Amino acid sequence: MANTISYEDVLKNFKKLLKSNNLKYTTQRELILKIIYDNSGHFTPEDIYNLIKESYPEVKLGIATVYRTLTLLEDAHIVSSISFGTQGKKYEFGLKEHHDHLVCLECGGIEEFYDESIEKQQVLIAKKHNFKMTNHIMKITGVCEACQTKKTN
Amino acid sequence: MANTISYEDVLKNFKKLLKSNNLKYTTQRELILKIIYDNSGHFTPEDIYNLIKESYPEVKLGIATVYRTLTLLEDAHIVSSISFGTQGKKYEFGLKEHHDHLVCLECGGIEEFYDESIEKQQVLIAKKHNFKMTNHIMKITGVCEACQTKKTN
DNA sequence: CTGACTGCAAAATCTTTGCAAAGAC
DNA sequence: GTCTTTGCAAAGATTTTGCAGTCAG
Repeated sequence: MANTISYEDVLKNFKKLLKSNNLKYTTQRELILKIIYDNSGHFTPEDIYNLIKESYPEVKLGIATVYRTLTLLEDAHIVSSISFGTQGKKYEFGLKEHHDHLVCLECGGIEEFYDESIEKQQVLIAKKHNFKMTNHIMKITGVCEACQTKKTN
Repeated sequence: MANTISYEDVLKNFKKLLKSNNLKYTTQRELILKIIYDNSGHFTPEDIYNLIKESYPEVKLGIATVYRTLTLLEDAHIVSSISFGTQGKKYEFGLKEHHDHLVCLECGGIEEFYDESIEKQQVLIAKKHNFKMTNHIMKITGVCEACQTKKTN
């Protein structure tokens, strides 16, 4: 699903956010945001850590900083996460069109989809239960097309 | 949501399952199943451990056995789990009508709901993506009615 | 009896925290 | 300069595993 906002704008907003909260703009924070923006996929904290180590070996970075920054970015709704039971979470860039996920049990891959009628129905359900909805996730698990093909060969 | 199967039948199936897999029928396994069946709610492994310790103090039980048994029961689709990111999973009896969850961020409570049109739509989405669906979850997070009332007081 | 099961404690994961040194403004 | 941020290593939290004794069939 395409990003609906340019990196320049994301960065501008991020800097503004930092400033207004009396936080500093650091190389580590920029790189973590950039990696997530550029690679439009779903990453574990460790993935992000490794990607940065690989692409920017000259930058000092600890895994703790990745966790701290992801929390920061998630609180600001710049990234969002999807959890996998005991096996941790994956993060993706959050400022794109809302969507849900198809998660493949074989390869761990994630596809995205958006369905208008489901979105509408969720609002109705929350209303019916007098529930003040702040978020909702839908995850369909199964086997993706590629892995089905692989198996029959 | 009501259980659609009696405990006798559940137990009978469970024993059959154990036998056919060359597994033993033990007090611990029975109690874990029973606690989940009787208390129609959503429990962490620790909840279950504590409930049994409390109700059956004479039975020896280690937390590891709870985890092992829950895995066994989940593989057999007798219980199902819902995950909470870093904070682990909760388990519920699985052999009842399919349903989804409303999760309260304030009190951690869980309400259940079932919506026909969402179920149908999920099947269509999977088909559209050539995805072989084995399971699907929908979780609406927000604030439940009780907690909203509490706040305004 | 025999092999599966259990509790215990140790290990394994994943994530968070304390702290002294480094860096942003 | 001041105050936040960082990396490191240690601590937490949750779940899994190894093992010797115990128990079901």
